[in-house]
Amino acid sequence: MHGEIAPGQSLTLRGIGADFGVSMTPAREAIRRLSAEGALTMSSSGRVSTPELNNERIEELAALRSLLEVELASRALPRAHIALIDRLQSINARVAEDIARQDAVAYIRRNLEFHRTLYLRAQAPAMLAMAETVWLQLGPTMRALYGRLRRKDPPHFHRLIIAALKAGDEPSLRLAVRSDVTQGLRMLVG
Amino acid sequence: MHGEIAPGQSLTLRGIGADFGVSMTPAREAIRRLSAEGALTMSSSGRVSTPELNNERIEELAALRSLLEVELASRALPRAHIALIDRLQSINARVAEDIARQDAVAYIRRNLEFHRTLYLRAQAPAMLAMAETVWLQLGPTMRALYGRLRRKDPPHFHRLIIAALKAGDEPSLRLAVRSDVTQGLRMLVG
DNA sequence: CATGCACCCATGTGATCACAAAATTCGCTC
DNA sequence: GAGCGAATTTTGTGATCACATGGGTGCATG
Repeated sequence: MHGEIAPGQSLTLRGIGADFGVSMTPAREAIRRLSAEGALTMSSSGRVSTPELNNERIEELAALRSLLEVELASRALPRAHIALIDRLQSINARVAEDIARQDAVAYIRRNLEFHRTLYLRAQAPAMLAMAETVWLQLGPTMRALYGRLRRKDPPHFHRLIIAALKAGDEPSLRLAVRSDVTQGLRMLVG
Repeated sequence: MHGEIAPGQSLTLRGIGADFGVSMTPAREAIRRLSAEGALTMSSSGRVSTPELNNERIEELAALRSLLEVELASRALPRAHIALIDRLQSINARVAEDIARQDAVAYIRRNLEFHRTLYLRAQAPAMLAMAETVWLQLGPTMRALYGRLRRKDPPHFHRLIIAALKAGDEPSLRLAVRSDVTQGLRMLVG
């Protein structure tokens, strides 16, 4: 999910088991679970690797993020009190630090933490789980994107999200979330 | 997914293995996968059972169905030619038969086949997979619903969906799908 | 030097086992 | 007869093994 593994990297049961000091069995179960969520692809022979997404698939997953996360943000809005907004702002500050440090993995993790913190307030666990499944599928690809894109600016749309939350402005919030979610992936496709 | 198992039914690895004539290992992997998709719940001790959904969860899953399936139908619309509509109509006729026979499992299966046939045209595999995940989570509960509800009428909203497809009318299609998806679950909650 | 083939090693699958923990059942006591 | 505790059975977990298969490497041949 955090882009620590590059797209197309192949994984073996015995290798994962050795990495974590366990036998094949727990590694198998973990891989089975991740495959079920679409985070790993299994070849016909049962070999697993992180997916290499084509542009169509990336656009589809971006559309899914947009659908799910706009709804989650919308549901979180009425419950978003000042304490939550403060936390979002502090997370956002750390996002800026990660960008300054050019640490792609930390940036992705913190960015997702920003989103998850907001969506937790939606009180919609199934919906949040689906959003996280999409994140999982995009993880390796996002790393490839943000590793390439060497930007310095702190995330613009995060500020818009926070502003819309403060104002209690649902249409603006929906637009800001959609923009934030789509923006990064749009340039990966382009 | 088809409601063959009642909500809250507990399953054991050895039992499933025996049912399918295999050892625990394949049963374990299947259960792990289904748990990852939310189709089964695991207790802290690792025991698995089909979920018993409360009203909040049902409403959330209905909202997810609405979000995903409206989008899928909308994407399928431009590609929906007459051959597809014919197939939908013939599936719909068999849905009516299943209702007449009071066969809940067959009805659920056929109803989902109707939806899947339409959504396949959307060419959005990740989105369809998420919709099917929601179906999986609702399976046992849907059975409990349709087993209770002893209705005789063929599905009204399916006709509206077909009519909207024929007319190429996207707003009507979106409304019809949302209604069809929400209708059944609304009375389960109520 | 390229290409095809054969061999070998790596890898996933299903089965079985030992073990620990939890649930159920049985019996005892009040 | 009801409640509680101990014993037994059930059940999930992790490990290990045999086996089949697919991939990769290296060698031989044109």
